[in-house]
Amino acid sequence: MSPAMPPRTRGPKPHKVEADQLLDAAQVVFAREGLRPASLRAIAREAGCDPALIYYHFDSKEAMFTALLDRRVPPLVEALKRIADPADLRATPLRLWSVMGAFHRHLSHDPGFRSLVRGEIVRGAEGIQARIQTYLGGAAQQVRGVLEQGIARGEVRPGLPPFLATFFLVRLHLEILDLLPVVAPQILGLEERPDLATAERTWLQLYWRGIATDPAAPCPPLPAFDA
Amino acid sequence: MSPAMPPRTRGPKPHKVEADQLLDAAQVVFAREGLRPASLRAIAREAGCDPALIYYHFDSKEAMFTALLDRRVPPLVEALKRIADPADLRATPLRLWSVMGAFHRHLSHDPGFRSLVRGEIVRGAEGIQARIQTYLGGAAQQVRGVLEQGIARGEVRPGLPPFLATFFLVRLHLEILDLLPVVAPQILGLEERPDLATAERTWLQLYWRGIATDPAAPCPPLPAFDA
DNA sequence: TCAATAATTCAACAGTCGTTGAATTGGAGC
DNA sequence: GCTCCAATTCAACGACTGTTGAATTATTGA
Repeated sequence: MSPAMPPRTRGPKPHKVEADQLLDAAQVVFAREGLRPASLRAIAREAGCDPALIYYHFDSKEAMFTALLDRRVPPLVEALKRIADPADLRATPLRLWSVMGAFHRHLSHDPGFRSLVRGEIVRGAEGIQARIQTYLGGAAQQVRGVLEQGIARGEVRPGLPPFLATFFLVRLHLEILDLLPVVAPQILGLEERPDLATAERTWLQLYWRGIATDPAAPCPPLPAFDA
Repeated sequence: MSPAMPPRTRGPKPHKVEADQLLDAAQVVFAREGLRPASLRAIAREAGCDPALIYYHFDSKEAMFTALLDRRVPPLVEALKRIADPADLRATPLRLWSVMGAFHRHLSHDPGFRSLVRGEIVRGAEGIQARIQTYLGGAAQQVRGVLEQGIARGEVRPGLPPFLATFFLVRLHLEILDLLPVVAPQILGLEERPDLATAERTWLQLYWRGIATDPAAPCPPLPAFDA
């Protein structure tokens, strides 16, 4: 008897594994475990292939992460650019609400992914930090543009450093998306999950009162994001 | 010739390595590399001892982390309790400023440590999450108390959910401490480092305008933290 | 002076990691 | 039908991981 030949598993599969599918798997595992703890073997398992296949499509684990950024961030920056167009004459709080909508739409599909990016900003490797900073610097500039136009139009009180205002608006919004769902039921001792949309609205209303030239003027009604 | 006996290195050292020193080292390494990537060998190297010695003082790597929490968080909670005492009749913004001062004092000595804790909240192991939540839940309750007293005294506008207001105040303050120094020069394209104290003041002033019953009434002058 | 103990290190364990080179296979082009 | 190539896997490398048990020593107590 021939010694029970192992099943022939090598060679091309019926359905080719595309680089995009590997990125999908990597995103899931990165988000779940973090960048360094995530193993290529776990990513491969998630994608249903061999770890070595990853090296057919990517140079390294870090290259997967930057490819992930390349896939996610540019559409966000494009959306922000449209909002920051000075031809947009809507009231500033509405434009800021659109900014939040862009972040919500482009970054909220993958829970954990933003936290991952945030962690790499704080203590990531050199190359990764540089890539992130290039991207997010572009995004921040657009938000800052909206705020500066708001000052020029007399709607935002001057004296407030625009870079701080940018940081406040965006960072707390992302913290709402990332941390509030985790923290609310347990740390804050909340019986029912808070509605994310309510939290986002509450934040913009508070923020707008804080930066408006006339804080007594109410914040205009904020539509739903997807509109 | 006797085969060059290795130097006798075993046995007690002239200066005993205390558990506290191991915690100091662990804090440094955890903060630099994160919880899972930090290796016991790296911690031992930082402490100048053998990795095995860690097991003489602690049960495991995770036990080191919870011990770290046990050392840092309770003093913060005590300070917050004093501020939240209803007998404290100072203006609410001043009390909130004291809250920020407590966080600043008790958590800002070790850059990276807060980020570590934050990361473990989001995706840490079960036991660690529970411990963190117990501690930080206590802290959050005190802050919430100050805000609710502010509402009762007519200084804070009602209708704002206190748990959201708590989350906003504390989270953005911690983001200022953690992220702003990293992000400001690079992502926001700032020529000069922003002054942390200025950023903290700016945040409380914006926040107070956002939550005060009378937003036109100016925020009282905020003293330096250490006073 | 001797035994006990506390504090420390050594050496090794079984496991996982990122990565690589070679082997294998199905399908496309000729 | 043959050849080539793209896609895939296998098996292994060396390095590193958390952890443990035994060995060692300085100090303490009797």
